[in-house]
Amino acid sequence: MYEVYFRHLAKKMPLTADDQALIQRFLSVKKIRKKQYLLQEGDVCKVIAFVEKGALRSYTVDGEGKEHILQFALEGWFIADLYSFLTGEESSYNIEAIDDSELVLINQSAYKELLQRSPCYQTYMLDLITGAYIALQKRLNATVSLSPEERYQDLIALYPDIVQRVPQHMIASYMGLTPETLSRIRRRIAEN
Amino acid sequence: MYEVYFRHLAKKMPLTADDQALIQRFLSVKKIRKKQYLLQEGDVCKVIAFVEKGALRSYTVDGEGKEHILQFALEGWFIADLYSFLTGEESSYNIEAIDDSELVLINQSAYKELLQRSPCYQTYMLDLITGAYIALQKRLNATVSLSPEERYQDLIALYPDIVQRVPQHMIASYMGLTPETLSRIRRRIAEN
DNA sequence: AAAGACCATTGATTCAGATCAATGGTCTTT
DNA sequence: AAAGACCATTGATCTGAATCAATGGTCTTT
Repeated sequence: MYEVYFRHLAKKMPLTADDQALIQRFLSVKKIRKKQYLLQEGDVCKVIAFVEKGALRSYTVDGEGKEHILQFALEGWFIADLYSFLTGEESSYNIEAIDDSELVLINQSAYKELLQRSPCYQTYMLDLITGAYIALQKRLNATVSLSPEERYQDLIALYPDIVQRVPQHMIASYMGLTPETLSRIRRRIAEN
Repeated sequence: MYEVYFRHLAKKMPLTADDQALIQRFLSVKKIRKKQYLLQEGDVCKVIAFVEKGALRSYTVDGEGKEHILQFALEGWFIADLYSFLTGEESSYNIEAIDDSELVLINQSAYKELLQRSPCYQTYMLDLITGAYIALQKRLNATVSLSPEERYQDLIALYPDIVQRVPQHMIASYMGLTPETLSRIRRRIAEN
């Protein structure tokens, strides 16, 4: 159940069997089916989810009822509303399974305690969140300095599996475009 | 020299005099004048800078030679190209002082060693980067789900000092707008 | 104090992407 | 297998922001 998770963790740092045993006691596993919610707007985000298998997305709904996808999470990624998770405030995000998925979860109290108890886990989280922060900065930078064409090509190059496994209108939303516009961009790319 | 820095750090967690003494040995101080660079595109980012006083910005230059501001850092904030800092690769960002500024710096080797040696510092960094990540997510979300008007109003509400102290065309760039468009938005807001 | 550089504002025009609308295709459900 | 829902694509039109251009104001530099 925890294979992908600990492989991921071990890739970032040396991990003793003791470390692993300690950490594992604070985790739990959850299966979630396509279109089910892990978090709904208005609820408090109770867990950080690591994706063992499957795919999820987080999104918000704006004033006009339109969805805006903020993040995809495939195998080896994590997803949560960290703000809500850490403060206990209501979330304004939704997190939903795109496919049937298997998750490794950690809840708020376990997270706080595990950070205290396991230097190893703390190092891992610092690493993980730093990586997520850097990725987000890159994305923001791409958004302002590249054309939609270029951004789509980058997306294909960087995350080919996302483009394979996620419906096109979701990718459009993720990129801040309408489905029509993304369709036309794809045609333009194909023509050249 | 380190007042703001340690006040900031102590706000996030209990900090003993020993902790502080240890941490301080790994830091250094630098003054930088308006329009000077802390980092230039093509160089490796050698330090994480905490702003004691003054203001800095980071930006990229796109294919057409246009600048895109990614971040402002005022007193109490940090700024760096973390990707370049951590990997040692060349940066594609520029970091420049908007005003004469005083910085608290930590370099790569000091950062890595201090993380090993001071659990306190590690906790602080996890906290700091998590906060930065959450802020960036919020910004990304605002970008896709709010109108430029709303985003500008939010900016005024959230960071009034930025709007006071940073020239308007930089705020426009930060928001992904041209100076002309921001000027018109301000007029529309003033008219209502 | 004068000259030059930079900046915010305003107006006119252009353009990229959104919106509106229709169609055929695929996936789901019964 | 048929019906309905959902999706990608294409076309026509609209709209908000970019671009181009000009002006007066302020800050720098000498």
